[in-house]
Amino acid sequence: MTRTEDPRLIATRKLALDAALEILKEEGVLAVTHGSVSNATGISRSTLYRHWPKLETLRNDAFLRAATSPNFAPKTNGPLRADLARMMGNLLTALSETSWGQVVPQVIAAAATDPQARTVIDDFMKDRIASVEAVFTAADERGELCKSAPVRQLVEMAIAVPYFRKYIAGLPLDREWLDAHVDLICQLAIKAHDR
Amino acid sequence: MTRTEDPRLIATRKLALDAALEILKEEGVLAVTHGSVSNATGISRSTLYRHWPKLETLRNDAFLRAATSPNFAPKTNGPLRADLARMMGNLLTALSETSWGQVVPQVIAAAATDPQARTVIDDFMKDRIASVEAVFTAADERGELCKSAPVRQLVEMAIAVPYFRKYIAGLPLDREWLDAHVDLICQLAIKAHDR
DNA sequence: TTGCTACGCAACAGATTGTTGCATAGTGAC
DNA sequence: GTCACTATGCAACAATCTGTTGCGTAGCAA
Repeated sequence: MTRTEDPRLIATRKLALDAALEILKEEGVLAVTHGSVSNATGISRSTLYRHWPKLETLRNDAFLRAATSPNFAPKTNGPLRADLARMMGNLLTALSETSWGQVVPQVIAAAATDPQARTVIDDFMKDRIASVEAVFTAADERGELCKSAPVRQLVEMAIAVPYFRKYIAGLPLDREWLDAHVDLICQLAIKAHDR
Repeated sequence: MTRTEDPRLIATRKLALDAALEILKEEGVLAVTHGSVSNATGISRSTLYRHWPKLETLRNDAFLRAATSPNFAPKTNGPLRADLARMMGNLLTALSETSWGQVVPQVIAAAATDPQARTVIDDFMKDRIASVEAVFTAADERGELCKSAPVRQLVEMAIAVPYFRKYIAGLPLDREWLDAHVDLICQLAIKAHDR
């Protein structure tokens, strides 16, 4: 119960986690250890053990740092097609360029056995799903959607396929694929039930 | 260039890989080592090093063992809805029960850095996608599909969402979700373009 | 200045990794 | 059965990694 946070604590913590995230991206989870972070930062190994007595906690903190970095503002001005295209474009950018994109498979694997990692990715995805869902509800308020459009399913499809292509099927995420994808989703949202 | 394969080689190899796969499922990739496999099997560590001088090769062989186990026969008798429901049911079963389902996240993570693991999962997914695509083409030959149905996209959607829900979003794969999912895909295949 | 605390350093035991030499025992050919 | 061949187990080894501890130093807040 210290009065204020000691600036040394904060500095060390930040320095260590930045390096840990870098290692996580470059070499994978199993490369993130007290030793490797110590080498990368110059921070003493014993100090790192004092901050993160368990290796698991060090890795999870690195995960959290990655998870909170990409920030998506869901703009919902234009027609559904434009809004969705913009969001999906952002997603593709994130997957291919940001630290999160490179860390995702590591977190997925860790989540299989580590509940804390599972929580990290669950929370992140809830946010992501909510963002896309907001685009649809905004479109609905503008009267663009058909009454019985299965919004929730469409949102999941919109997000699931790019993740699937990149991480699971090893397929490319190029622009022409993206256009077709967005087209199909929009088509569904607008005309799905007029049978 | 031995005349025949020494049965001792085969036996050791099988014993080791069975154990390696078990460890892979239970404890993750990083737990698969010459030491752990030796402990689990009683095979000498030095013998394991002779078979797999690099740890990477041992792990990849374990992956391959997992990848080839679940086998899906794409039956394409009935109407599209029934065929697809059967296939997706099989997929859900595989994801929740078989060794492959438990190994998938491990392979995904490894594939990020290891090209051989990437190949393993790519090949497996190509097969899986082809199986589902066969269901659609069969339906097409029966005249069930609309002319401009985006078959390839539908196939990817059908498969992507369950993987996404299980591994990435941490959402359940229950039966009522499956029904809704299959319904939507079928609806699209049959009526997608009549605008 | 005065406590307090974070840090670096060094040393340590223990476990793990990768390698090697040698003895044993299973294998296939004759 | 005898024979050469080879896969295996065993033991020992250096090298590395992991986790812990005690002590001295230096930065921090009052």
